[in-house]
Amino acid sequence: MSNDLFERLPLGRSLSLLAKTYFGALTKKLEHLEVERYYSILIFIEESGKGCSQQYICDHLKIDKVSMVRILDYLIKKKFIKKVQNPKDRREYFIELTPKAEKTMPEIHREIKNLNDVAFKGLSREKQKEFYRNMCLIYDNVETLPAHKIFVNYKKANKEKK
Amino acid sequence: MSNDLFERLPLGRSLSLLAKTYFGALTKKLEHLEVERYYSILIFIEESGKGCSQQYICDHLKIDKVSMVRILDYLIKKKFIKKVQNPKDRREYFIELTPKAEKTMPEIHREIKNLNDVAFKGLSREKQKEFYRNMCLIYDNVETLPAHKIFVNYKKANKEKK
DNA sequence: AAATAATAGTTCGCAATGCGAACTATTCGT
DNA sequence: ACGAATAGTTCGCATTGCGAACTATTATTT
Repeated sequence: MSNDLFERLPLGRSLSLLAKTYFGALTKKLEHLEVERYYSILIFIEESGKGCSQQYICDHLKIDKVSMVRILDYLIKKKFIKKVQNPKDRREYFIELTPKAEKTMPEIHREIKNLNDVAFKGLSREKQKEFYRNMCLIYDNVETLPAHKIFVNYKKANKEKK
Repeated sequence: MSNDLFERLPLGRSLSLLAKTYFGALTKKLEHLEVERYYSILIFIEESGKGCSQQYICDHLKIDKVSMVRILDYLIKKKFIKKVQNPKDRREYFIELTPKAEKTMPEIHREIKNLNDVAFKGLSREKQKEFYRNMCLIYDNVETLPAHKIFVNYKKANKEKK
């Protein structure tokens, strides 16, 4: 990939190209698992502990709640997660990993680590940290843009005349 | 955004979160234009000169050719591009910007620059360059994974039993 | 206390994307 | 000359995002 192209495109497209390539490789590495996607959601649930509502996942991973329902339905069908109603607020459901998922998580973490080792080859541990810090910085810079409700118009439906 | 979350998720998800946020902000900034997306494709066409076939765009931006047909139909409908059959190989169509698009490109570049200035706030010009170089490095590292045909299984259709 | 707001989650419908597959037109390879 | 390969199109289906309408529950207002 020419460095040039990445700099010429809008940053979002370059990041998206990179994300897509990584995601493709990870999906390939983990295709032997029963669950073939949503690893990031499983990881998020795993690391959030027990008090993790659907809305909480949506907010942090920027996934809309309708998609979340569908994704969780899929993961429930695969018996990787379960919903537990919060007795303190019965509108909420806490999402938890099942023992079956718990048993699979190490394999997921292992393959992610393997892939990251390949991805970051040529970068020192310190440079990797810096890369993450910079992603985070850019994220915060863009997300806190004052007057832009950035998700409202993301992929908005085209309701114009044909 | 806690740096922590970015490091805990698969890299692809972190990059995707960032891309999504950036894309949302850019779309908002440019929503007054007649064309409300595909800026990266317009830029790619612009910078590729005249000899730019559909397949060429697909290869470089990793967009499948079916989607490309739909996208170009949209851009043609908006009178932003035109197709010119290659007389040397009549299977091919060269994609070119129309004068109408040419007139719009400066505005697109301006807003991208404005957004990038915000996004990279806190990073020196040299650090920005380094960030791009690292994206490129990671891309090359992941893309050249020997045995993984990474796009084949990307978002593959779920053909399992319900 | 009753009425109203707000919140968590679900369901429906539509638009956009990715991709497998089948297709046409054209060019390449032997 | 014939079969393989390539550029592009069309069809069909799965996934995602999101607006909208809905239920159930909780919080706030009056």
